Amino acid sequence: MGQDVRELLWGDAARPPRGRPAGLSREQIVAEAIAIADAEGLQKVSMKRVAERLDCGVMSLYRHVDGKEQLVALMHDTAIGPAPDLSADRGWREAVAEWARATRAYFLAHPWALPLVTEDRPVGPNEVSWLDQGLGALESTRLSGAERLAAVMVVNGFVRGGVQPEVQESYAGAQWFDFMADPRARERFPNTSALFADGSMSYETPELSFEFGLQVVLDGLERRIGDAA
Amino acid sequence: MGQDVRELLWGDAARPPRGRPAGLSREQIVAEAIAIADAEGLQKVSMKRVAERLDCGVMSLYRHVDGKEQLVALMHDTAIGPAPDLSADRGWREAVAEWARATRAYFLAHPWALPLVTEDRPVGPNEVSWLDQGLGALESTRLSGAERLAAVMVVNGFVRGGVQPEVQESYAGAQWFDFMADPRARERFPNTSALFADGSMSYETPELSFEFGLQVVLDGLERRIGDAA
DNA sequence: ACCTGAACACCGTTCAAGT
DNA sequence: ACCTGAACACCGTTCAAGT
Repeated sequence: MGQDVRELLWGDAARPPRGRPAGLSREQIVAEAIAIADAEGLQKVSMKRVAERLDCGVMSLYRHVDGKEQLVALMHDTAIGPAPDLSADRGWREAVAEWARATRAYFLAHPWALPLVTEDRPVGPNEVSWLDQGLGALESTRLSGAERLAAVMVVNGFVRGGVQPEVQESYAGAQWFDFMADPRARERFPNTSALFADGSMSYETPELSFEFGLQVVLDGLERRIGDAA
Repeated sequence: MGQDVRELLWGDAARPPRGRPAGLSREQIVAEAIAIADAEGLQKVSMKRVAERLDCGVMSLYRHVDGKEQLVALMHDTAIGPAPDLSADRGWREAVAEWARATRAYFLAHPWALPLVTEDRPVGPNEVSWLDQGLGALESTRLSGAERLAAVMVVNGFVRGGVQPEVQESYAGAQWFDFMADPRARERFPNTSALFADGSMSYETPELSFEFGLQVVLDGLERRIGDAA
């Protein structure tokens, strides 16, 4: 796998130099797969569907990608793209906030990526650039390396969790709360029931929820950073 | 789906009352599926494998579960079990911390559940009980309903993000960092490279990282709760 | 009536036959 | 040598045939 990952990272170096006019490229394959996932979801992405779109045999794809697993890894790394440059002089708090908002924007644009990032998978260069920029945003602080890493992971986890209800149809469509129709459920889950009754769970203001959570995380970091300084 | 979810929640009420000695039950099927996932991972759980284990025809399973999707939902809800009771008199901070640690313990015990919870899926009664207890842990505070919900989601997101490297083999086995072997990578990702060089990314002290992140989140909540009071 | 085997419509990938 | 169709070993689920 080590070799695979390196190839995926720095790719293209040794591409098959000769043969057909090369009607097919890895970039095309990945782009088509992303288009399918954006339109119909990740589980509709099959080698066959991608090949159909590109008017080629299924096995032709294997000339350019190792297999489905690598294709999916490439989809994510291509779709997320390189991280925004946060090195501008604006203080760690605003830099981290921008990082978090950009991450949220990615998942909103490509909801299929959300379950994907929780799986064990090879990491690509663009994803590493996000980690690197996240760490860079905390460079001006006195946090240790391990603390900076943990801090980036807290922010990352928060973003993923906060974005999930926004991209899930069953939540937006309120099927998630169907169980609350049952009076026994309302009795058994009084706290949830209260939230449901006062409209707190309607999730009509996702951005406000996101910003609330973000400020909580940033406040927590601020205190740690203050202690370290 | 509403009906399905309600049935999944309160189940068992109207079970087929007559017929064979009922050599098969939903509980058995779910238990066997969990056993397979624990031992070999979620993708090894197939209707066929479960049926083999139970010495029955594949289609016999469909008498007790709607299909694979419902089976997986039942696996999660069964494996996570009811939430611990946090109503004891110990203050919101320790209650939330306990909630977070118990959630982490679940994912460590059943790593296959981590990618699963990020998917759009019907929610079961045990999972709702965790939400309910999480909200209950914040009952003594002056946070609004929407704020409490957002707070639980911040903690939940943090736990999932923090636990992910702990349960991922490629991270524990260090393949995750293979790309750092390339000098071009070290140049391109200086912050990540520095962490790698000083050993911060070895992830040999996962519990310390978890506790650091948890305290960050709790500190952030404390400030919000103080503001609200 | 209950149960379940055969058949179907999909997967991703191996392998050997094509050019 | 490059490319790719046929074949394989799986999926989950429908449907109709069994008891």
